[in-house]
Amino acid sequence: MPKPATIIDVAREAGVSIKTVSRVVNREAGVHAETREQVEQVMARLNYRPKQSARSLAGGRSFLIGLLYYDPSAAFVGGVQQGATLRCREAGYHLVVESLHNDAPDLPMQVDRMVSALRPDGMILTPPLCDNPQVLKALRDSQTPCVLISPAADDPEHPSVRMDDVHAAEEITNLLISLGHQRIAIIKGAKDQVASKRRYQGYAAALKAHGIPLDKDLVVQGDFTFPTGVEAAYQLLSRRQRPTAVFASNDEMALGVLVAAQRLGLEVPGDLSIAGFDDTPAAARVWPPLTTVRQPMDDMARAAVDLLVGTRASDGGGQVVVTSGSAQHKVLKHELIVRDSTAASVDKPTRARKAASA
Amino acid sequence: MPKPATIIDVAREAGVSIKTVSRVVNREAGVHAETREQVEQVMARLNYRPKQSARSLAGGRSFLIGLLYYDPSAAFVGGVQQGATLRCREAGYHLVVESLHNDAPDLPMQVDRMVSALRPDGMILTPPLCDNPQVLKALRDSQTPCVLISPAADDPEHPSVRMDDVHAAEEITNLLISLGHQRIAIIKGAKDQVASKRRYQGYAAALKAHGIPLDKDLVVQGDFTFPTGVEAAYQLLSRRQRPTAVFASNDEMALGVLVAAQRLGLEVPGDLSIAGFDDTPAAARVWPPLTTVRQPMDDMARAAVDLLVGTRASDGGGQVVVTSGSAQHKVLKHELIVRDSTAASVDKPTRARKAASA
DNA sequence: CTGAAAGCGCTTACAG
DNA sequence: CTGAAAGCGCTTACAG
Repeated sequence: MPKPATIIDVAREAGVSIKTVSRVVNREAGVHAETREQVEQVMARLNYRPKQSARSLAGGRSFLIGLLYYDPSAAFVGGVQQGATLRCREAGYHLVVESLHNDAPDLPMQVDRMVSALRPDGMILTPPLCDNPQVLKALRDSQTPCVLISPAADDPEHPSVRMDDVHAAEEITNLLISLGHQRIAIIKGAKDQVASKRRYQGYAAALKAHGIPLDKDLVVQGDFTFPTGVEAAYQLLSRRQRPTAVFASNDEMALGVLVAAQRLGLEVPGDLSIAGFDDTPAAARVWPPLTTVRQPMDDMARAAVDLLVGTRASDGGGQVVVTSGSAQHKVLKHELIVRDSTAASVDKPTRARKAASA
Repeated sequence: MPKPATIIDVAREAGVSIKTVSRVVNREAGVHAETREQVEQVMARLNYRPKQSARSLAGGRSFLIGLLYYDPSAAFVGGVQQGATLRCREAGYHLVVESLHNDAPDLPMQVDRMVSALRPDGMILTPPLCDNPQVLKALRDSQTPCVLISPAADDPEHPSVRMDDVHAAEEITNLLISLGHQRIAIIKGAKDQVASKRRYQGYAAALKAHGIPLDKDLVVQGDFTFPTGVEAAYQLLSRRQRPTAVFASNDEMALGVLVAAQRLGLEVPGDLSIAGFDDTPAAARVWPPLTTVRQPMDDMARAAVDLLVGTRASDGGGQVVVTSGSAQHKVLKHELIVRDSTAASVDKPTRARKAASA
């Protein structure tokens, strides 16, 4: 097992200085085409791979991007990570992940340790960490560039990438209305998350646009978890004037509604239409599969990496760029996924059941 | 923004040589208690953080552990990553993740690029990558230590961590038998994965131990995906002699069985008991929630990190260590999760429905 | 277009 | 128990 080739070996073999090899490696302009080719051949022959730690120490760049997340089971983390890791590879970077407790007492220190040790070239923050002042401060102190994914508000200091929650919620409510529903309930998300507010806004806007009065009895508070979805559904479905459709602010809660409806002997979508938000894997694996909104998490993550490494994205994704303060804010397109949990409203729902066939 | 303190700053302030500071940082023995304390105080005051790239370049250790995975949505990847990232932090390491296509033509090169650039101190491989000869070869060529999570077979060369699939499948089948079921079907997992074979073995062993003949009509091939679960269920449930229970080799397929049963108008668990394997998040979010087996993915990942960084695990987890060849093989305990998708067998299932109450 | 020198911030042998 | 020297493998200014 010979030792891996170094830049010196390549330079010697190619008959040039190490500086020239360095220029070829970094694709810098100003190298004779012949020289470049010559060097590249030697690099290939020697199987030369520049060593990150040396590049990092000398050049001040680590070629590392950090991804900070809180709840690993959160639906969007997987998508974000997938998009980020693939884009990093394309750009010659690597993704370092760190699972953090949003309310750990030593959160700032944990962030500082990672940043000071690794000196990543950039950080990607997911909710709720991207809205945590302590985390943001620790990152600012270390002067690490970061991009926020779906932050509560557009921060003038940090670039961000998000989708349009208001619009998406409006679309999904419009869908329900177009199916003839008038009594459409909503289960709101966690109070402290802005996504909850935005989705409620979209719901309210859609009702208003169609002249449907907003009935407070049809608005129930949840917190984005499955159990609150179940509980909220029991509340809603026990009213004398039952809603004919429920828009849950995320899939987790929508699954809870589905379970509650089934336990109460209601047929979905015959007796009740259900819509969610997120398009989690489970949403397509229940019966009936859920109508929901797909957040383009992977595209958002790719855009975040691009913002960090300064690559020009291949666009074409219909991105809207909002500028607030000095930082860039990208808004990516979502997608309405219409499946079988929503159907036309029936005024007097029959309790009859039809055994569906394959 | 002053530049971060270096080892030289600390040495100067503390009135010692940088070598002594280095010794304190690395917790090496042979430093006067007073000297150590003195240095530690200065480090704290200057907020000193050793720079990884410098340590790595000089010392030949990167303090990086790589995690290679294929399908990001696979239930176990999340658990593995969570356990690995937490244990890494405790040990002063960081986790670099890489999503790879198991059948990408340039797989070996992708692995080589990562390893040559980062020189991670170790790699954790998850199925099916841990059984991919090309990946293993690339890693061997680079002399990177690696630990396999749930590999197909105990490799004499690489240490591994896994659970006892045979035993777990046997337990879950025993549970079904103890509930009075005699016609218990199994949906097998993907043909090329050893977990499929092992779970089938456990199923067969349990039947045999109870003198129940193995009925070939009750054995259906699946491939661990949701659609094959649905399809297999339709096959099984359309037989004139329907099974009263189905053991799906993973939750994904069990969810498929549940959907199929519901579409056929069967009540679960009244008409049919269903058991899965994995304890995915969705398993607890459907109605009825699935009886399944929890794989201790996070513990397995922690054990893998320990194997790599040479830390002594706090044991107590009832680990069994098997030695084959020169490498260590750990077998961790699983857990049977009994929920509502399984119930006592009823000979003549009634088609009557009772609307369950809260 | 190309190169010689210095230096990034640590750790590894060696000494004492 | 402690330290002075060399060196890890690159990149950054500077020259030419």
